[in-house]
Amino acid sequence: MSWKDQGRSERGYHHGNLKEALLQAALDLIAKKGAAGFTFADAARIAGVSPAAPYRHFRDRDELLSSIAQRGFEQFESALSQAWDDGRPDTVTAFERVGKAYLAFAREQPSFYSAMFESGLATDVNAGLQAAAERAFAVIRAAAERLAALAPSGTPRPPALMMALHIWSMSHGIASLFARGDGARRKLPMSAEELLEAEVLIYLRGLGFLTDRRPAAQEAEKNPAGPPPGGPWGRPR
Amino acid sequence: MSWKDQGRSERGYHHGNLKEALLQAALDLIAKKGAAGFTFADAARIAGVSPAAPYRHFRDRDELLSSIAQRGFEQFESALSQAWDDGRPDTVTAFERVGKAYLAFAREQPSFYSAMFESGLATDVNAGLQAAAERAFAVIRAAAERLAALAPSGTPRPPALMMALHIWSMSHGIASLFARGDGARRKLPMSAEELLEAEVLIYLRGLGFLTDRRPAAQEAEKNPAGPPPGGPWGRPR
DNA sequence: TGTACATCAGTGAACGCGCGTTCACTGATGTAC
DNA sequence: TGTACATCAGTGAACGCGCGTTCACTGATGTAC
Repeated sequence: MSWKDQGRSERGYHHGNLKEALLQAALDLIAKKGAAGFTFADAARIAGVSPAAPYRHFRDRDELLSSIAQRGFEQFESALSQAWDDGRPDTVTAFERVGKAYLAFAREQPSFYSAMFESGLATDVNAGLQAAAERAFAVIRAAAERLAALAPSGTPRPPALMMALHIWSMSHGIASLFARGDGARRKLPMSAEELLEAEVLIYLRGLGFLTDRRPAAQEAEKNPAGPPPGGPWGRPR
Repeated sequence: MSWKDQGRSERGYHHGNLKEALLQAALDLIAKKGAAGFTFADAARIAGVSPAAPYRHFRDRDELLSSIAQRGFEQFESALSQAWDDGRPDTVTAFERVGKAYLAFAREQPSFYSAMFESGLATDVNAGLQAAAERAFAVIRAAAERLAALAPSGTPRPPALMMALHIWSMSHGIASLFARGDGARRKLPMSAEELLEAEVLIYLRGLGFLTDRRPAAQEAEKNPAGPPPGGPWGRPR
């Protein structure tokens, strides 16, 4: 670095990785001020470039925001399918893991979560964004299909799409009410994760997949795991 | 009206009801542009007063916004308790009505709902706001208490607070994903109301309050209502 | 019933600010020959 | 290997805009006597 670099520290005329830097800056800003509070000019400032530079990479502020939402859905999809792990070791256990992964994502990536669900972006504007959102939901849906297939004989098989929508809304409800990174939410007698786990277990029992205090579905898959102590809500911490 | 009133139509120097007019204007703006998009100046413009006038009634933009949120919670509380109707004619029926009222509020008062749940207001800043929110939640909680008391003998009684949180998160999840006024959401194979109703019924059955295809809790209250046709999700439209 | 005066709820002009966006430009990089 | 040139990714100054907020002010209203 020579004396010429005074204003522009640590880099030359070209940034080299501005697009990524802007996305990262926007994430930081969203974390700090919310999806509505982030500005194009601020992102440029943080990235250390002039306010005109971002226009080389994004048509406008909205395009940057929907890029973030799309990446968010991609990472979300990845986190959920990793948690699902194709239903191993058994469907119910894997399903519970997906729920935890959902909350973990909302908590650990609040900026992505905001951009995805609270930024007011019209999903149908951007085909890539919509497709990414669809793929993420498809993970939940696929898991629900596998669960639905476990319905005890004699019981009507519930529609997997409905189950997927139920699970999604439970997760989203708990995430947005109780598991946000910003913390300034209601205090709970239990963690958001425990709350969701209990809710899902009660729901699954309501579908007949878990007989009283014993995971019937797991048995159907020959899994020797014992019953949870005290039912879904009685779990000692 | 004389020739002097040209600029200021239909009213004299004093507005007479500016505070209410500003609140209404803000609601319209939030409906149109979202909670983040509404501006103090715009509200003044719609109310037909100068941009300085609102400061006679609200310290700043945030105070107006939290006034709206507070009123929203008050109306919400009122709608929910009216739906609950002290558990008449029986607890489960009344409980279902509360769920419908929740969605109806989110759908019919999207501006209030935004201000209440999506504006990023710190609830603990304003004591009145926090208290109003608390009173609204108390309705759900009271209903959950009554439900919990119906637990079949021999079954462990579930904690009412947990049930209330579950019901709230189901309702909020469905409301914010599927039942928003802005419409630009995912298409569903059923209405948000049906989706929530099915979810709650499955959940209650999971708690043992509804025996298979028959509302046990209602029977415990000597209600002669028959079983819903086809289980919670099989309902013909 | 009338008058003086305090109080209240508006006005309108002005401010400083930061935003999004545009423009002609320029330094750096890559490539054809 | 060197040179000419096209392309790319940035600069920095400027614009018009609308915002939140302040200020001295003024018209209307209410009240004491």
